[in-house]
Formats: sequence, C-alpha cells, structure tokens
Amino acid sequence: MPAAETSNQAVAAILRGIGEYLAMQDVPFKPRAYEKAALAIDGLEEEVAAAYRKGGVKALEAIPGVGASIAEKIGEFVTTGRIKYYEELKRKTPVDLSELSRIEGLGPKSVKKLYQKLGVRTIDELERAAKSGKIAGIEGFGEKSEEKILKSIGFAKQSATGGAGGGQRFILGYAMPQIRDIQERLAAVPGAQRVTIAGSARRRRDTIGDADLLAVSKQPDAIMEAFVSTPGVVSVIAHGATKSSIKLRSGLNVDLRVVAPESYGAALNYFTGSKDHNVALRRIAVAKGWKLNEYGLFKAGTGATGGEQRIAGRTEEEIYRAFGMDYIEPELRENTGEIEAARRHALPKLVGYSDLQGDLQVQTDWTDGAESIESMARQAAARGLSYIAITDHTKRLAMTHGLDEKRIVKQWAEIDRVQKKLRGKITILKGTECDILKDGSLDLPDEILAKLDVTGVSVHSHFTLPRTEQTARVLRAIGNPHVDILFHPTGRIINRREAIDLDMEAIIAEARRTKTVLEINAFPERSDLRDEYVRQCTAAGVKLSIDSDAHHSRHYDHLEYGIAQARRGWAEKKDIINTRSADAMLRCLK
DNA sequence: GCCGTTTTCGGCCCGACTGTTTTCAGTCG
Repeated sequence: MPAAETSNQAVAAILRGIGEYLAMQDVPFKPRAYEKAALAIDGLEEEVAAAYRKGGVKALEAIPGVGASIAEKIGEFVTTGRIKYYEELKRKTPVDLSELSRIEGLGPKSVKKLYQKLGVRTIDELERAAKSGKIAGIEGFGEKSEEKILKSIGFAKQSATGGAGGGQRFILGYAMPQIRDIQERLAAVPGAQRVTIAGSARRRRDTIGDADLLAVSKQPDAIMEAFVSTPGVVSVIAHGATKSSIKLRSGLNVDLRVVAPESYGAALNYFTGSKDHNVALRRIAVAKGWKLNEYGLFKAGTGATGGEQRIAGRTEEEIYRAFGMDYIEPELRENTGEIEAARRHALPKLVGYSDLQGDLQVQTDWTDGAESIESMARQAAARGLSYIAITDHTKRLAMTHGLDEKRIVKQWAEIDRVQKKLRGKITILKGTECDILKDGSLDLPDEILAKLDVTGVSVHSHFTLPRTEQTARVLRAIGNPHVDILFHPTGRIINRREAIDLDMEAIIAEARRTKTVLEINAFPERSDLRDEYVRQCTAAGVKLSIDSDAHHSRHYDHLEYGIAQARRGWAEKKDIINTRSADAMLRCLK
C-alpha cells in the first residue's frame, strides 16, 4: 500500500465529494457526471491506480462515465495523493459536506445556506445552531426543519456508537424478515389487493440501504395509516396519499408506494431498479419515441387530440415484451449486460429457489454447532433436503474444539449410527471444514481426507497476509487432490471484516484446472462468494455449491440467500453441484 | 463533464413529498 489510500473506494469518495461541492455551487450537470464516475469506479473489479500506472489516462477513459477531465484528476490523485480542484472547492466552502448531508433532509443547497448564514461547517456546529433556534429564523427553514435536524443528529450519533445505522448498509438476510413482516401486515389491511417487496431487497443484493414496498389497494388511506403505525416505527419521515416513508427502530428506512392496478407493473419495475437498469430502459424508450415512468410505458399522442397512449404498464412482463425483450429476473437488473441478453433472448435460466437437494456445510455440537448430528439431519430432512455433509472444524481452531484425527474417526461411527436410524429419510455424508494453515498445508493428513465424502477447506487465520502470499496459500490448498470445495473463499464478514487479499482470477483459474468447487456461503453476513465472483465462475465453467454453514437448524433458512447470490451471479442449475442428487453430486467431486 | 444505431454539439430520468412558500425549491429515490 502506498502512503496515500488510492483504493477505488477512496477515488470514488473523492469524486463523489467533488460532485457534492459542485451541486452546492448550483453547477448544472457536472455533479451527476462526477457521481456517475464515482459509481462506476466503486463497482470496478480492477484497481484504477493499477490501471493508470499500466495504461495512463487512456486506460481510465475506457471506464464508462470517465472522460478526459476526470481521468486526469484520477491520475493526479494516484501520483500525488491529492486533487487540487477538490481542495480548491473545499477551500471555497469549507464545510464537512459528506457528514452534513447524511442528516435527513439536508442536501447540498441547504448546507450551503446554513454555512453562508450561520457559518455551520460540522455536525456539532449544526447542532449548536439548531439548539439555539437560529435555524428556524433562516428563510426557507422553519420550526419543523429545525426539529427534524435535531432529531436526525440524535439518530446519527446513536448509530455511530453501535446500532445498525451510521451509514452502514443492512444485511439482506437479517432485514428481510422485518420487511416481510410489514408486507404481511399490510396485505391483511382491508382493501389491499397486492403488497410487494421492491427495491434492492427484491433484487436480493447482499446488503440494502433501505426497503421499498409497493401496494395496490382499494383503500389507499387505510393501508398508509397501517403502514405509518407499524410496530417499531421511531419516526414517520413522510406520510402522503401515494407515498409514505418510515424509520424502524433497527434504523432501517422503509418506503411504501400505493399505485393504481394499471400502473402496477411499471411501478414495480421502476421501484425495483436498479437505477442503472431503469435509466438504460428509459433510454431505449426515448430512442423509440416512447416514455417510461412509474405509471406506464407511453407513446406520445398524435393529431389534434394530443394525449398519450399507454403501451404497457399492468405487468412487468408486458413492459419487457413491448421492448422486444425476454422477462428479466430482478436479481439480474444491474445493467451489466442483462438488457442486451434479453434482447438476444440469451438470458441464463437461473437456478431456482427450490432447486437445492443438499447442503454441503453443516456444523454440529462436535465442534461449535448447537445441535447433534441427528438433530441437524432430521431438521434438514424436514426442510426437504435429501442429503447433508457434516463438516465440523478441525483441530487448528482450538476454540471450537476442532476435530483431530482420532475424534473425526469417532465421529464417523456416530454418523454411521445416525445414518442407519434415518435411512430413507436423508443421506448423511462424512465431511470436514478443514483449516488451511498459514503455508497452505492442511490441518488433517491426506489419509483422513481420502476417506471423506466431502472435503471442504477454509481460511480462519492469518487474514492479513499480503496478496501474493495469501493467494499462494489458497492455491496450494485447492491443489491438494483430496480437496473438493473451497468454503467461504474470500472470508469477508459484511460490516465487520474485509475479505482476505486474494487474486481471485488466479483462484478461479486454478479451481477450473483442478476441478475444485467454490462455495457460495449463504450465511447472511458472509454471502461469500459474492455475486461478481459467482459470475466469473459461471463464465469460466467453475462449479459452485450453495451451503448454509448452519450452526443451528434454523440456519438452514439462510440457504435462500445463497441461492439469491447465485442468481445475481447468473448461475444456472447446472452450475450448482448440490442441485443434483447425492450420487450425481459426489461424481462432480475430485 | 460525459456521450453518440439520428448527434463531436446539445442534450442530460422524472415525479412525490415536505416545509415553507402564496407558487416553489430542495430532497429523495
């Protein structure tokens, strides 16, 4: 790492900052250009610093949304660690814009006004100004704005010291039950005809910033009323006839829109996003002389009567059909090629939510799991699975009382005993989650691994090794002829631990060469592999497994989120080995 | 500032809600 942080995230943050300052100065169009460039760089696989060193500004200009001017600024940042233009802007209006605009209802324009009139530069100064009643006196502000600002400051402080907010995103698997609760409550309100989850939750991003619900109702007032009085609401941000917005105690913001039945498909499409997907669709509409908004797809009226003619809008299918496209599953709507594929009728047939037959990573009370082998097996069977692999930790993980050679052999006897009891109900495979040691060797000897049905390996130590060393370590492990699956390959834990520094391209290439399966770990805060790597695997023909990593039988419910990530990575049923029967799955292993 | 199966110039997604305003600007998604 160089002295200055030049990660893509750092570059994106600074570009976003420039955009915000420009917005504050009321500069037209440029803010969105910077914001767009920031977004593109945020989602980039390759490091821009490396791209610049290799290919100069030309390489940067290849990034969509980055032109000559921004490329040059990125170059400046990579070489000098700063961008003069940005510092100039900051000097002109020395406010902590990113911090202040986190306050609900405060945007660049308000921040500017507060600075000019009251000299407010930081959250603390904002709080002082609000408490002394100075803000209410400013033109455009009033009592309510002041109150709202104070309330929002309180929340920002609270979530900075714990809690789930504070700019962090919410983990899908934990937010989803809350959203579904609200959905169910609203569906039971008299007059409600449809209540649907939209937004990034419907696209199944591993994390979400907020939640969106969409409803069709004969009595919109009643459903809105029920919505704003949802249990656990700490504030009602908006309460209108067609749109309301609440904040839950967990910090999660939830929006509800009520729409007419003839607009339901258009609204669902619009509020499902992603923004990029929508913009792309809308561009296509404009090119055809149409207009797409949340009310429908329209053709401009002709002749003296004028008016617009509705082409589609009642269902999403109808809209995509009008564009000459196949229906695009929500998980694919990120504008990463799905629109072109839909036009060519070449979309993947995604793995389905009920396609899994087995689970290849299950922990028990032999190590850090909560339940016995028998209990985990029975519960898996009750959920419709036809096989599981028992994969307890190995001795290196002493705190989990990991298995050594002797205990794992004893465990086999217990598995045989339970298997006899549950024959016909479920198949219990003998497996391991064997630790990859620092040098890439494994925590159990090959003689033991050779006798297992499923050998999974994973990194649980030395998370901060430099990239070359870390990559070499994992490559050595999956090069072992007994190793079937690399569990939670990148080791990230969302909001808590960064991924280990791996050359994923090399890992995927080696997995392909050695026929090693990579896992999509379904545990919500892991979600590992993440979608973009899943897509690289499916493109490379590397097989995947979707496992719960269950430490308790209720964790089997997480499998849904693993499937979701697989779908976001364009995976088909054939790409996932545990969509097969136990025998067929075992034939996919080394 | 970026971008181009109508364009290298002239466009840039669009509507709801709020608070403050007596007709609208700012924010948000």
